[in-house]
Amino acid sequence: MSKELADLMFPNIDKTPEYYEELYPKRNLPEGAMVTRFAPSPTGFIHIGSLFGANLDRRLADQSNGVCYLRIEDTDGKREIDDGINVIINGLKVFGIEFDEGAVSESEEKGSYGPYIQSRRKDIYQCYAKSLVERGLAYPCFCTPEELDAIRERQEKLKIVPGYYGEFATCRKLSVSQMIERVKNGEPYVVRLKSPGSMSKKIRFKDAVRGVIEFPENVQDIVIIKSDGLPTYHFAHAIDDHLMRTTHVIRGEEWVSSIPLHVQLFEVLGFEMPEYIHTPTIMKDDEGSKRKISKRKDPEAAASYYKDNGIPKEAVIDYLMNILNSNFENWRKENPLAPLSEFKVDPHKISSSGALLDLVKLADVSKNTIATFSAQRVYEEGLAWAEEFDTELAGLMKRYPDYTKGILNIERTGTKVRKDISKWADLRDNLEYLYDEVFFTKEHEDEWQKITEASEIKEILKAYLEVFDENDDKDTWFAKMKDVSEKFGYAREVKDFKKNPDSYKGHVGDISTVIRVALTGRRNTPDLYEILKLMGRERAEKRFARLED
RNA sequence: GGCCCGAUGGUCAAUCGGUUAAGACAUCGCCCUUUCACGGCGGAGUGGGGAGUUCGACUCUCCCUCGGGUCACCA
Repeated sequence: MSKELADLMFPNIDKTPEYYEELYPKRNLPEGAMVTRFAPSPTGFIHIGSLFGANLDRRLADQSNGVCYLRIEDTDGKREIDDGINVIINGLKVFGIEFDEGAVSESEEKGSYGPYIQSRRKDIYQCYAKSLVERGLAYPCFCTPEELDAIRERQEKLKIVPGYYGEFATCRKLSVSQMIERVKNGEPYVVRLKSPGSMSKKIRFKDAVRGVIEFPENVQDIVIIKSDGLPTYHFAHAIDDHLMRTTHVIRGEEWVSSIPLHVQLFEVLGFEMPEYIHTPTIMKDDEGSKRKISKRKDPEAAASYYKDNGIPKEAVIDYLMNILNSNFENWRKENPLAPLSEFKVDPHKISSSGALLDLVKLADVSKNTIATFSAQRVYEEGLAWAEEFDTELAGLMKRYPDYTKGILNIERTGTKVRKDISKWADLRDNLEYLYDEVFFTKEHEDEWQKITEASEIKEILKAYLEVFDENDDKDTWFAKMKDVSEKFGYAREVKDFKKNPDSYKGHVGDISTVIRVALTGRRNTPDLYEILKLMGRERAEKRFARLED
């Protein structure tokens, strides 16, 4: 009887589960190798939490000489967007994450455990569903959405657990011949699992992050195949992760509540369960309270936000690693230049409560990351960012490549590296005043400090120009600056001034500030000697001249 | 509401029954310094509440409280 029903429901399915078991044999990998997967829905953008998970997938596979593949979970046509697969692949590539197997574009894939796009695996899911129906472990359900709503309402009124189970599972109670008849009549249906669970029994489950968790068994006759013939997440998860021979399922903690169901599915299907690593949700501080970071409200929920703001991918990943394993931070401090692969991720060290995304901390991580880059690299990556988000700046950088790199190289070498760039967007403020095109067109208020008298400023500049030689070494340069200071009644040394503040008008710093502001229009700049040298005498004269009326 | 998870400074967190309760970011002060940044030193700031267990509890147990997740033909 059941066989007849199964054939009727799935007339085109001629394969058996055994066929697929043989088609996708156990992977031949070294002991301990982890097979992980990133399994997103192509809904249009990459969430920071997805990036967090994908990074973990990649790291774990790498450090165990395993495999990390990409599976596309497109079983819900309603939420899908065009080109969703490419958005995912390219979005992750930006952060340096690529896959060994799986979808590589909308039309191609690689690897021998495919198809890796769920909508193309319909026959596989149906084959297993058919087998379940045959064995009396699944059945067609003809309830309409309205009927289901009515059941739920009744349950809510009775204050009992909602869902399709027990006495509420009306179609479960249909006789096989009744089912056959209704299928024959062409009534639409879904396929439900005939749950063998009992509410009074408990299951124990081990998660790498949370340890052992106890749940009551699943009793819900959940839908495994929807009316469009595609599987639900739960069914696809069991079948795909089994057939693709996943060893470690890494997914967000929102899935832990469906563990009883998944345990049951694996059992009914006769599959061995993989290990699970349920990762914490990344949270957002919302006026003092914690909430899940939301793609609607929070721009920083999108992974692309970080790239668009000019935060290097290494910094984003490093920050995520900090959240992942808190010992990463110390490791990174000791190994600022080491590749990520040298850090061993420990799944047990993952925190089980969701961390607040801290953009300020990210900026600090990023600042340190950029401090390890050469001027050439800062130039290249900064330019690449500017080409997309600040074309005026990009134009300037390209017009004066050597000048720009020279500036970027100031205080970039040696042990005390300048850390004033935390994102490429900072480059605008760091560079623009050094280009004459901007300097002479943009209004800027000269923030003179101690010396504000125009005539004195002019005198100082004039005197300075008389002794300035762009070929001087730093000591000579500074000595000359001190000479000028002395000439105008300012102490050569700050210390002298501090000792006897009444004997001087000020100190050498006041003089250098005049030169700095006259030259750049601002008080905070990198080392003045280096800047002056790069700018050269001609440019300095031109800039000083603007103060003449 | 049921089920599950969690709770250490503003944030990320270490400790795994005995500690002056690490460290990082942020913040404040000082020092270094021709400005800024860097760097150095220091300060302030933490175990949600209540019962137990124990010679001893941040650590173990229970209750409360609070936070989070989940209860779809979405993943």
